[in-house]
Amino acid sequence: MPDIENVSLLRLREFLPYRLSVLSNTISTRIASLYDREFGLSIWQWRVMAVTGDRPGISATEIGQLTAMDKVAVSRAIAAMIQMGYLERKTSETDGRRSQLFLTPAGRDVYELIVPMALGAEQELASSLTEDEQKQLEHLMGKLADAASPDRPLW
Amino acid sequence: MPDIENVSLLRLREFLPYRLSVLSNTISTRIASLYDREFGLSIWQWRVMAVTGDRPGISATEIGQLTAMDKVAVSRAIAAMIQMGYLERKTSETDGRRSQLFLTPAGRDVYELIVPMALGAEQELASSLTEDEQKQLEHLMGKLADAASPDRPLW
DNA sequence: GTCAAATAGTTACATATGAAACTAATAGTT
DNA sequence: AACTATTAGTTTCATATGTAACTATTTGAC
Repeated sequence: MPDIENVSLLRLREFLPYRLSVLSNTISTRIASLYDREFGLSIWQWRVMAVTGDRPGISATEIGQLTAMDKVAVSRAIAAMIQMGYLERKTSETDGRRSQLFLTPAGRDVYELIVPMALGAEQELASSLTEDEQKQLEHLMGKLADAASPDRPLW
Repeated sequence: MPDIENVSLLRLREFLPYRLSVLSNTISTRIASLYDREFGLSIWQWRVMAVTGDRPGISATEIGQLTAMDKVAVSRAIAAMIQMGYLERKTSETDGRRSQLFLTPAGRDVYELIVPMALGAEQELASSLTEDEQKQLEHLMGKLADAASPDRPLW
């Protein structure tokens, strides 16, 4: 009794999770090379800089929540950036476990340069889409994020 | 002369490359846990299986091209899957450098199980979108992929 | 106040990953 | 045929990353 001939219905290159992953990696890698080349920052360090510039005094845990990084990655990025002279850490007066993070003047300088650069890159990317398409994308990503959210029933 | 107050224009959480990355990672991690839990396959191994099942006799280099993996990752995934008894390698008769890869019967068995599972997961994901939205997504990803393609002028 | 449990963050260890060097085979040039 | 350049794939090494264990501090129950 021969097996039914397997006609593959799965073409990896059309597989949504795969395509999303390739797309996202392409974009991330491209942008990361900017930060790295110009300022020697990794993508994680850039994320830490982005939120710390926006919220001086933020704690490591909060950075993790805002950037979707785990606490080890946050801790390492912070350590490196203190080394580089871009970040400063104080211990919270009301809670000795908590650290409060601030950009140093040098860090602030980089921040002021990097933000327009990041926005420019995003612009460049987004401008390949029409206004309408940008709104669509917004909407679709929201729906997919919901559907994939970890607190939904298992697939 | 005080600095101009910096009103941050960058909200990381609204930053497109960041959002794409988080979304893609969420989905990948979720799916990877399926393959891993059920069959002990990593995401790379699953990709190798997907294309080898579809094109028996494929070479490592071709796998790399079809899966957007670099040759080291392909080599390692293949080695592991041969170990596991899922893959078989022959040396091409016409080119001694080239290997030809085939799923073993055991590998084929897993393939037959994993493909419907993968398609199911994608279904689940895609079904959070309407038909129309799915087409939009298709279209938007294509445009973004073009815009981010590495052989375009640097940002 | 004392002690167990929770929280913030770091360190240690084991594994994953990428770049570059390497091996083996083929192709192309003379 | 001999020699160089190219290609397929593997190995090595240095770095990145995640999990779990750990330290320090605070919170809450008693």
